[in-house]
Amino acid sequence: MDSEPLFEPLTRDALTQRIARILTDAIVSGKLKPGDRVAESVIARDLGVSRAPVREAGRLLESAGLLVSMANRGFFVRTIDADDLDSLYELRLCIEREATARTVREGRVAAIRDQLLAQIKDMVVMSEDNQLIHQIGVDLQFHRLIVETSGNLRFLAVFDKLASEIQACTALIETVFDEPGKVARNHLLIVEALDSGDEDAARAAMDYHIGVARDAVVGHFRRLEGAGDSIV
Amino acid sequence: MDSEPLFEPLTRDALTQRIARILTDAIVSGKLKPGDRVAESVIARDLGVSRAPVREAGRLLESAGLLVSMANRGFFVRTIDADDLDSLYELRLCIEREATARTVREGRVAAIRDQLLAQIKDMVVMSEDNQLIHQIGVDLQFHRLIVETSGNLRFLAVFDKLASEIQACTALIETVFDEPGKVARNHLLIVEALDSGDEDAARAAMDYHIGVARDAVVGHFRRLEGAGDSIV
DNA sequence: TCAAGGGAAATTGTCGACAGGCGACAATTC
DNA sequence: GAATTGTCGCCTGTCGACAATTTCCCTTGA
Repeated sequence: MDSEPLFEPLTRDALTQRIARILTDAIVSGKLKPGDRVAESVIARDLGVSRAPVREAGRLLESAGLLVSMANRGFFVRTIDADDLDSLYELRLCIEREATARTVREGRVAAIRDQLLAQIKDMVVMSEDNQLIHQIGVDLQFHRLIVETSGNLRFLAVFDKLASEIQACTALIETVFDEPGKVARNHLLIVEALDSGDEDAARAAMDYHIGVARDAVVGHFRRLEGAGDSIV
Repeated sequence: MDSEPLFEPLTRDALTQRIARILTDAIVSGKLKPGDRVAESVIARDLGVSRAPVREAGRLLESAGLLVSMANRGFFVRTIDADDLDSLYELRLCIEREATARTVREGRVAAIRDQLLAQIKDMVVMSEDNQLIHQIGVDLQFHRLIVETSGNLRFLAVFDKLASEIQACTALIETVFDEPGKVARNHLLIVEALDSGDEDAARAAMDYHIGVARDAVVGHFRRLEGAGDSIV
């Protein structure tokens, strides 16, 4: 058993990472709105760094799907419409469905069961405190843990990419869900299905769960669009 | 029908694109082998450009999965093992399975049927001429067309990312398939299933088709690994 | 009033330079 | 002789500057 190292490896390249984090927060929090221009020179000036690391951070967020870039025009916060969001959930469905089945098939449920339950508990508390943003964060962690445990790193890579987008646009919508705690508790059904050891049951539970979220989020988004309350 | 423009608009960003293309070719052709270091300063010197666009191209290929980067050490050609390849095919399976079903469901088969058949014909010819690389190219185009027609842009984005990896490592393996023309003709089964208009049948056909490819490629890779003939 | 045209300002694409990190090898200590 | 420490060269991370392009506004003309 190798002993715990005394210090964490001190990550350099911190600059790019930190800038990416700052921009992400700005997008998620709504300080930067979809369609807004993100000029590297402006960001660089504000942050007191050169354009190079800002550029890198921009590329990072571009591949994460939060920004889009146009040649000679720079970066813009990605605009999302309901159809796009629907595609996103459809993809998420494909990935998580299989990942869930795989986790069961590989017999890895027991290893994460307690952790999943703890996360559900956290979600319930947060939803009662109206800490929606944090609740969504834990929600994603719950799903991520299952995908990670599946053992297919490609699944996890796609999930992580989608997660930042889901988080960003869910935050935009603010309050999609009606009954506090209900969604959080619905996650219990997934854990039960995982416990059953039945691959198909687990797949179906996740299918249903994401389907509900998809209908809620996309539906809400469509209503906003219909009302002309431009999210773009 | 929009006519093909005579020349691509020569954006300045073309430099990054061209470098990315050059590096991609070098990797696919085997001039750069998995694990090889790709020093931006060296590439920049050879090509007679500054490091900035080389760096951009590197990031591009990193997000395409052809390169990996390590902090302060630069880019390396990605190494792939059989498990990784298996994960890749599993993901591809998820995507294409649903995309195929979606294409049928949306009633878009008729619009692409002729094109698909033409591609199969091309593949047969190429396989008889032992033009494996080009055959794989058309093969991917065939699958891509179906995914594209599904209408879910997210599916297409994931597929495109995987495609470059699949192409790169399939080229490494050189000759996986035994009977020339057999694989090419197997694509006819997919078109038949699409024609049937039965969503489930189409899904199953694609499932089977990719499953066969997966077994062939991953199996071949595993044998190479077992023989100690290091691909890494 | 509005469309077309012509800059000036703003912003990106590219460049060369410099400082610091990392790996390899030599020097040193036990 | 093995392990640790010092040194060197190469490479990346970051920077400021310049060139090319786009955008915006203001003028001009119908």
